[in-house]
Amino acid sequence: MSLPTIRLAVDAVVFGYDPKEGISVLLIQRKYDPFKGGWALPGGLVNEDESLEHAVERELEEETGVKVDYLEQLYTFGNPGRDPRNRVVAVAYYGLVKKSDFILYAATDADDAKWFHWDELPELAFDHKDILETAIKRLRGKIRYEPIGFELLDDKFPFSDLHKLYENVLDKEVDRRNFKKKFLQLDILTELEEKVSEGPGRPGSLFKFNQEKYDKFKKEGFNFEI
Amino acid sequence: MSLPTIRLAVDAVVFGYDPKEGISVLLIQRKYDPFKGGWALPGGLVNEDESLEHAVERELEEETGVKVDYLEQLYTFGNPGRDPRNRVVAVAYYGLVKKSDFILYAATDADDAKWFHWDELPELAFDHKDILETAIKRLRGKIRYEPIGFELLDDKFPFSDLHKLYENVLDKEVDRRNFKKKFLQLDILTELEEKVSEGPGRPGSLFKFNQEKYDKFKKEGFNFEI
DNA sequence: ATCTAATTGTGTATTTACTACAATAATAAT
DNA sequence: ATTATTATTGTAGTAAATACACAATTAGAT
Repeated sequence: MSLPTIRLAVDAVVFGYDPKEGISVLLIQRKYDPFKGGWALPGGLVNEDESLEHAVERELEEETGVKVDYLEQLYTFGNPGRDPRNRVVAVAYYGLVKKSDFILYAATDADDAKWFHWDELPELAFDHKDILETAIKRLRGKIRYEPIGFELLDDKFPFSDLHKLYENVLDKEVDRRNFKKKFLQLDILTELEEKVSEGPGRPGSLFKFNQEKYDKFKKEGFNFEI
Repeated sequence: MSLPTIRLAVDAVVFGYDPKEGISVLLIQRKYDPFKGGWALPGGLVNEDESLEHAVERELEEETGVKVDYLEQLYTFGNPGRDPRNRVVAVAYYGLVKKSDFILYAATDADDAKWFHWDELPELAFDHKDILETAIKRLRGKIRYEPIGFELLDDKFPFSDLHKLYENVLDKEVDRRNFKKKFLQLDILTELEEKVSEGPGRPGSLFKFNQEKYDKFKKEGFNFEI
């Protein structure tokens, strides 16, 4: 019996957030065939001695210059035929970053690296559209019962930013007052003395995310649902 | 650049249910080294032209004789060193079956195939303990907001069986009356005229799972939480 | 036949969460 | 200063989740 020659790759769906523009996705323009010139998720083959997480982080930095601080395995896409050349099975990850933390640059397999608003995506190579849709669904599901999202906000932020983030991700209106009640009940935010006014309107206090209390909750299991 | 020689495998965590004994897990005894004679999850290498799902179903039937009707991808385990011989990345799946539907037999790589109560598991080969724990967590999480579990019950069942199943999986007491209210509100069960008495006590009606309504809910998204 | 233990069916308080609305306060623009 | 905009606070009605009580029905023991 000959050894199967299946290649193993990783792909990354990186969501970036900006309070003004909403959610974006990081894509690269392919330098080589197949799909030369087409847009695709950053990613590439896994090296023999590296972990999957390492492979994602490496490819991501090589191709785009982005280092993610939150990274989670999404799903493994393995249909024969998803790559026209060979059998390639891809383990997809998704990550969250503050968009403003990075200046993108393209290198190695990528001709360009760009943020696309998640409502205005170009055609994607391979089955990357499926991967992206899976990631969006997962993010939407996850944010409802686990307070992700602090990775997407500044260290100190007005409550309205958090609220907008949720409305952006969930793509629907969320009652501001009840949302705040629920979130403050969770007790993982620290309200600061400082205030900011963003444009007109009464300025709100800044909040800080309390990592300590968050870790405690994570151990004991969250009881939280938006 | 030489091609990485990473091998791709699938592993299956199959949960079986029996109202009297609770939840069991299907394990095989390994016929060959490494871990010869040790217990492990059924699984094996993926063929070049088959889908991952096909590979799981094939290996499962080859090694144990079990055909699963519910199968879902769990997680991909890819740490270098998880297999002492080579780099093997394993895509793990988990499935649910009615235990009484099968007579186990062991073949190919397996010397034996057996159900183990999930509280009394033997030592497992490779990182299969991690895989199993991940699967248990996932099952516990999933059953709380999606009415899985009908795969584990007979076609017609007294309500108490469903209740016991939940208490078994969640490993805690669940108020019988409130549980029933919540489940009946969901409106995916049909109450039959027939009654059964299991030992002493007032006999209860039998219920049937309503696949049609279930599918409708699945499309529109469940709003259900135990 | 009678009693006991086990189990199901039905119902009702009580508490908690959700939602909506109104009143008030702080700031920016004019 | 006046007005518009947005944030905060409070209140209250409604809905939902939870806890708990009790009657009804059966098998098996005596």
